[in-house]
Amino acid sequence: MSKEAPSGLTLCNNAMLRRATRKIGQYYDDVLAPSGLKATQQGLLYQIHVGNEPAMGAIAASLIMDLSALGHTLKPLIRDGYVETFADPADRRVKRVRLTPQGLVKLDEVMKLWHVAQQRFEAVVGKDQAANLRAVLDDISALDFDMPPAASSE
Amino acid sequence: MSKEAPSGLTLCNNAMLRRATRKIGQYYDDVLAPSGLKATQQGLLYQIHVGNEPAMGAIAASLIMDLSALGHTLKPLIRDGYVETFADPADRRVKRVRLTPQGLVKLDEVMKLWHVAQQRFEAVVGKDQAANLRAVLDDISALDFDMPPAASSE
DNA sequence: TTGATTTAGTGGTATATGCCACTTTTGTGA
DNA sequence: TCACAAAAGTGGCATATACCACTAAATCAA
Repeated sequence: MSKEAPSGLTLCNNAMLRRATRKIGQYYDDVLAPSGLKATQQGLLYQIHVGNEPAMGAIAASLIMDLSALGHTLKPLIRDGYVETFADPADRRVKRVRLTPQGLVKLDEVMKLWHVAQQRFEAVVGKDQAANLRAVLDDISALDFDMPPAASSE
Repeated sequence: MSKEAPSGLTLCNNAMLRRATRKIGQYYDDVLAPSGLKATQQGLLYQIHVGNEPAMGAIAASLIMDLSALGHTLKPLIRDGYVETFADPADRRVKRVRLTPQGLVKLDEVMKLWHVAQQRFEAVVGKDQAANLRAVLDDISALDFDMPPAASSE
């Protein structure tokens, strides 16, 4: 090797993933900024919208997100009147989520900005490259890293 | 090409990136758990270690992380005695960072676990696929999404 | 030398996310 | 039916991460 990696950083799958996520997240956030929403919030609103009054657990599962994390993330959106929740009549443990009319309007607004961000991203990265990236990410998101606890003695 | 949204979610580069990061982050965190460190902290310790008493700004830049975010992230590591900072004698604005002896020991410990996580990841994903993923992530991390304020129509 | 500007960090505030303990509902088996 | 286990969320706490306003130090300009 003629060059030494400035840091072994590029060797860690997790670190690279995080770094790229920060980078892209900042970019999408930037573009969505005029809406007052973060990219995470836009994604969440969208997810709720396409779901059929999804239960919290269902949303968390599809986003591979901790249920409690979802609850926390939802709070600002509820506070701002974009989202509301209600107990499933058939099972009171289940809490379902839906957009408010105001939330629908906001989603519409932010999706326009999202399209801009998305298009510009694909213009820079290349449509194929982007599609390929998403496919790979989807793959690894679906993987099972089930493992015997490292040094557990049982 | 305007049809039904597949999973919807799988179309957004940012959302997919985040989702995969949550997934992989949880996996690496799991494996590193016995050390008491999160994967982000392991990465940060490593970064500090391989750098030559790097300045905060240098670390932030190489991790594509906000400087203030780095400062916040560093606090638990300083509190726990793994890392210490000192002003650059040549430029007092600059704060440099280094591992303490205790931090070195801890890094050694956590890196062993990291190797386990990394190897298992590559075993599941495939070495080539993993390397390719990292390369793509490195690429997009280096991109310039310079955006002309939404002026030109599209 | 002095005042304006730039550079490097800090602190506050807010969202993003995870884990754990705990509560409420359901579902189950004796 | 009743005690117990399982399922779905909530709240608290901790870290991750960003932006903004502000401070301190170094630079530049006149």
